[in-house]
Amino acid sequence: MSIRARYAPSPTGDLHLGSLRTVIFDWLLVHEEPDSSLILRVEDTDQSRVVPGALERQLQALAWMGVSPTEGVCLDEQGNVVEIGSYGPYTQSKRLEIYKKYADELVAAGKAYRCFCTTERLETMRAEQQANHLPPRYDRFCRSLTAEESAARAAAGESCVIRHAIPDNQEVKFTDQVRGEVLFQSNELDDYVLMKSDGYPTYQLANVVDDHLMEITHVLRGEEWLPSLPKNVLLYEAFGWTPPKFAHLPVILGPDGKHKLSKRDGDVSVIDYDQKGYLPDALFNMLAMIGWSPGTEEEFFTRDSLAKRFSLERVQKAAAVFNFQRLDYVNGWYIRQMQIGEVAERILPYLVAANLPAQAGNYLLTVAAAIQERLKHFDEAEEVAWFFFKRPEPNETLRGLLIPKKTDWEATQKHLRESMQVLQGLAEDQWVPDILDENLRLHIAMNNYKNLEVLWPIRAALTGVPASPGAFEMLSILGKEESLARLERAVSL
RNA sequence: GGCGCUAUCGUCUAGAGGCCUAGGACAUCUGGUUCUCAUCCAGAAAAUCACGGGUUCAAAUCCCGUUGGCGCUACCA
Repeated sequence: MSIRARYAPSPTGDLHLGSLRTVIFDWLLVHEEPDSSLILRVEDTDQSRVVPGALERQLQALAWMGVSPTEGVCLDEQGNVVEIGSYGPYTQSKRLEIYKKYADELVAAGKAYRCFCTTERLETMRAEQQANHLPPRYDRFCRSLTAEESAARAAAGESCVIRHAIPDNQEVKFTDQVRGEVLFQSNELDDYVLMKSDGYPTYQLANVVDDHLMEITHVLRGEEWLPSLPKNVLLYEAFGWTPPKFAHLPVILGPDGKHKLSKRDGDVSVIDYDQKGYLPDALFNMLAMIGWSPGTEEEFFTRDSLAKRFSLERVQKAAAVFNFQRLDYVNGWYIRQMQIGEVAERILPYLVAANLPAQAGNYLLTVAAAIQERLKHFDEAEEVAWFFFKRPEPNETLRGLLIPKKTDWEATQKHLRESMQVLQGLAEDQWVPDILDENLRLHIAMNNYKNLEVLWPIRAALTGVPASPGAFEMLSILGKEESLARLERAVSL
């Protein structure tokens, strides 16, 4: 079965984690299905909220994640926004005549009507309803206007909207792909607006018209849209169209589990995750496993195997809290699976941005190997690797750090001096972890020392931090000359 | 307030009437490896399956109710 799924963002801001999850589910749904498309349609019917550049940024974020649309509004190879496909235009502001045509059709058929009520009247009406503890709804004042009067007032240029004439006493039953059968009463529904007075359609109209005209088969959206499902279904009915399959996905909650994931919970903009050095595959895996699970005890999957297993029936119904700690764990796992060369490539920009004298080459490769298993995301590179490029500051803090527990500065100095003598005796080609290990351990064993009292000061003198790769590894990476220079600086504090 | 959705360890989840004295993962704690951190390995703690009723020989799983949570309630999407 060929599937036409669509992602329909408004260009009002950056791509959000929650929206990305929806696109990922769309992608998963479509990916293994032959002749299927992931269509991107721009819903810019509220011109006042359009943010210049937001659309490009959203498309870039999708490209970064590897879930770019295959039809509709896309980025070409030069990064320009273009429209691809034969169902266009795919931008709603370019489809205004289409919506007008269908809205007029509905008015002519008596399934929608012009409403001339002013904003002021609407406001006072709502205020009264609320004062009487009634649900705030349009009182259908204009629904009883005759066709002649309605047409005459419109022709005279009076400002109006078009409202959907919701039928009375009708049960609206619909089967949602994740929630099963849902039931609504038409009497609970408002005669909501289809066409605004500025000539733009509302989401409700544009969405239904476009999904139908673009032959969309599956609509995946957040569960916050569930209340508008009966309006949509009734509109499809009014047009005499068959609705697509709908799947209302559980919302993603912030860490407190009290509200939708939002800015105050940390970064929610997808491009922030790129900048912080998260891997697309890691975020993809993380997001795919929120609100859905493959039902096995495996944790990590390739996108293809995820797509093979994916089905809407297994989508969770309840909202889920986004676990940032787990994201770090997942990302760390993906980093550990990478080739050293890729890790080096990824950390370099962060080191350079921190003004460290880092450049591509063998040395960077060695550094990458040393820190790979310590990274959760790449923007930690400076924090865990600066001492490979810069000597620690010779100050009181460093001196304090050099001294292992239960010992003093004199003893530490003595150990450092003895170790330096051992190290001096090694030729540069012996300056590899195994040989360094062998010689220093021999030195420790012969003198009946403890590993800690000898090795800790070396590691600390070399790095200046409490946590780092081990002494032998640091010695071999820094090399004989630099290592001894750092040890000398430390011992003479 | 009204309407809708929802409910298994702190979190993400497995679970489609007996395999469940509820499994896995993250986080937490302990131990091992060890010069620190991280990795890796082993283990612990953690859910009276929201609560109350049914149905059934048998219920986390089916039904009803209650409660909590979330969402929506615009000429926004």
